Amino acid sequence: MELFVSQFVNKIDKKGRVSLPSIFRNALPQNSKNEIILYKSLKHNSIEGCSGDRIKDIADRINKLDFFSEDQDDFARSILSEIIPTNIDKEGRFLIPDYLKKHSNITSEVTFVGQGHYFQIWEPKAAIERQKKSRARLIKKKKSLSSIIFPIHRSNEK
Amino acid sequence: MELFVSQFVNKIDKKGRVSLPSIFRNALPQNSKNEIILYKSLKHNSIEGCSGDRIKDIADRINKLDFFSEDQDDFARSILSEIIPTNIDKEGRFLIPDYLKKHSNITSEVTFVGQGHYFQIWEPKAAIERQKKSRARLIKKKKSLSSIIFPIHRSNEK
DNA sequence: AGTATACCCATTGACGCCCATATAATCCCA
DNA sequence: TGGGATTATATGGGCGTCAATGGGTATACT
Repeated sequence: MELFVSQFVNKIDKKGRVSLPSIFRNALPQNSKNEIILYKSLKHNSIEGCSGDRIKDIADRINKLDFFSEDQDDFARSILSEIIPTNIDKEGRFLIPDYLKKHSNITSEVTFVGQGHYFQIWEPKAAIERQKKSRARLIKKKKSLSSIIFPIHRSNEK
Repeated sequence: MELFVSQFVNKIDKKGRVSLPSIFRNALPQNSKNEIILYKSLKHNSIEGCSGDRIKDIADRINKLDFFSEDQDDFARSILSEIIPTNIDKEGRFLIPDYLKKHSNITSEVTFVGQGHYFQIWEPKAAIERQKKSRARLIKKKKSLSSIIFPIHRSNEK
């Protein structure tokens, strides 16, 4: 399975359409390249998006939580009830619902941010701010990071 | 798996293309010889590059982090969103994105530096500077280093 | 009817593919 | 082992295709 990686800035046209970046379209599963799922980020004023398949995975995980737990209810409510399946047209464009635009202060342009199994949609300036902070934090944590990034290469060598 | 070794200076043509050195191309995994991943170095004003396979390993590890954690988001953002999958044409050339050129002050020529599992791309003068510093530091640390690089020679001696 | 959305077509610029050439490396045979 | 022949690599440029974007019109829903 392909991942969503890299970043792209695209324009929103008069009709409110925006192109999903080509390589993000290619990262969608074969069977459902004309649909993405949008929802509010739980962490930021941004939108997150993914394939329908991923939502099924998440739903499965929620089901495995204790049925009577608060968490189960919270997750089900905040994630599954607020997702928006969205069609992609033949040119690879889709519409961002108004309330999601407001939530993320999006007006005429958006930045798509690849996050692996999902992606985010940001107002471009906010994306840059967030990026700077993440990178600073990353450099600060470099040591702990390297254990995540480079743990087994030595043993992989032939 | 082959390693990226040695050093090469290549030109950037009018279209912005530059040849990946032949032996670096050969070091790419069989299945994905027509793609490399580029990203900013965390340490220098240089670009780093590697195979797609290497990134998949890293992505897997990031995705194993707690789904809702800050770290997961930071790592995903800082790494997955900052990498650029780049196609290599049939002649072995690829394009360096503008923002990566700026980051590394690259204009008309680049120096490829093999670093084992990955390689770096430098502005040629900066590469020479860096080389001098590395060498100086290496000589200073020679003793501790040699215990890492040549750990069993002593026991092999007659 | 009026609004919203999907489909069709057009435009532009960037990129990939193809072909060509020069220089460097390698081979091969005497 | 020398030296010409062959191949590979780095580089240059033409051209078709595709991605991003714009806009007209049909269709649907209320």
